[in-house]
Amino acid sequence: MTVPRVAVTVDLVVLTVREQRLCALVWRRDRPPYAGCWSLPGGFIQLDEDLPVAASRLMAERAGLRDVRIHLEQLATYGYPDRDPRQRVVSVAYLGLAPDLPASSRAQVLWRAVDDLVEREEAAFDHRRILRDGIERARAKLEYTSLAAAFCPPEFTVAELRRVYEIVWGTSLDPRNFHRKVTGADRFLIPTGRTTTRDGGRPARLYRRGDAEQLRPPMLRPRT
Amino acid sequence: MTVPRVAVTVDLVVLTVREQRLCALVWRRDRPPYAGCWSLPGGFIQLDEDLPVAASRLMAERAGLRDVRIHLEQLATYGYPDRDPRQRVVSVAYLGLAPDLPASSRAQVLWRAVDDLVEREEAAFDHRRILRDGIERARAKLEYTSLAAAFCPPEFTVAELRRVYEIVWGTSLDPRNFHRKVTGADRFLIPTGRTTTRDGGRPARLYRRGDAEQLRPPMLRPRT
DNA sequence: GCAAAAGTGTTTCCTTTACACCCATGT
DNA sequence: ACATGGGTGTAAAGGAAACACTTTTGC
Repeated sequence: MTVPRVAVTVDLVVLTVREQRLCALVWRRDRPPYAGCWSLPGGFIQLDEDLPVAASRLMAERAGLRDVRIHLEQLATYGYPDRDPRQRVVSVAYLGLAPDLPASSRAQVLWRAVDDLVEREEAAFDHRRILRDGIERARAKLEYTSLAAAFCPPEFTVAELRRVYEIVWGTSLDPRNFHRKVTGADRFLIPTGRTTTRDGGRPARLYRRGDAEQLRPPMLRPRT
Repeated sequence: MTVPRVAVTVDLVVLTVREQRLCALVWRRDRPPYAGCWSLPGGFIQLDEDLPVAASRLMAERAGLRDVRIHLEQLATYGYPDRDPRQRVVSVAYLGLAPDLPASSRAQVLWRAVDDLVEREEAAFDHRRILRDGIERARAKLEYTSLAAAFCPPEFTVAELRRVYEIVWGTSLDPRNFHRKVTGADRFLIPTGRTTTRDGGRPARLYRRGDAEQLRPPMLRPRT
């Protein structure tokens, strides 16, 4: 029996919060197929390369995010036969959550607000759907994990963390209840002892990420 | 640039509850590699075949579960280079939840308790890890979705549904609070009007699955 | 002093938990 | 009658939501 072989790619949904919006890293395509559309950064895996290794390599090569600790997790795999018009490609998507960093120096790679990408701009391949799945995964994970801190710089205030939740979810949260909840969660936030007044008002304590993965009790999204 | 191509398989983690235990459908290997070990049912995708279609096809061909409505969802993709000693294989795992049905007529395919598979018996390839991931996904999904009913026959009682939770989670649940919770959840259970005494005692109302996907509020696992 | 944002206390509501108790059948 | 499991009522505990209030800075 002869086994069919297909090309396997890793595509990256890299999200960040910048300028009060949830943004994704995209590639501006200047040649066919889908010239003029946006696509997710990604590329073919190498024959001796594990999938997470490929994702990290492409994060550096294609997204320009080298030597940065970014949360990376597998999202899903997309493989319907005609998703790439050139050949059969099975794509393993990874989700990355990053603080607000300058992306690649290449002009082709840029941060774009996800609302615009999903609702207004033309996507290449099935990347609109992959992006949507990544956004939904990120939104859901903020509820019961401590991943929101992955969007923050190394030191951050409770209010900055709250703004992450508000921007990713598109809701507003009570600052007082939020404060109590996150500071009460075990190993979520480690106080550094320092404070900042960069947001105005009374000085806010600075924290860094704790080693908790789960957030219990969970931070539930307000239901409409 | 020449693109490396790899073989892509779909592997199935098919779970059911039978004889008071959580069981998985496995293949008893009689030839190398890994002769004598168990492996998950699966096979190579065809060149013109979407991944969920391949999963359904293999569910019929390799698992013997034809014409049965089984919940099927993508689990994860496994692709480290030497996971198959013969060639590079990337495997997309699917998770299936089935009621207690006779599996294939082939003697090679059988239901086995997952505890034995994970803890005692030798697994082929990385199938132990894939099975573990599937079990954990199933356990987590019972909390906030209505998937537990996928383990039940078309008509079932609240107590039978509760036993599903207890067996999958390995915990015991208060029958009275469980009853209130699942009968109160919107569109989870549809009363058929019939009753049964198959479990003894007072007749229990029979229900069938409603069309709810989410379970709100969630049914939380008791914490140790 | 005043504005602004951080952080605490308190009350109300709702969910969860634990368990007493009644209900409807088979034997 | 009584054993067995199905199903309801209820009170106590704990978390969530709403919001009054105090604290500490910049200007």
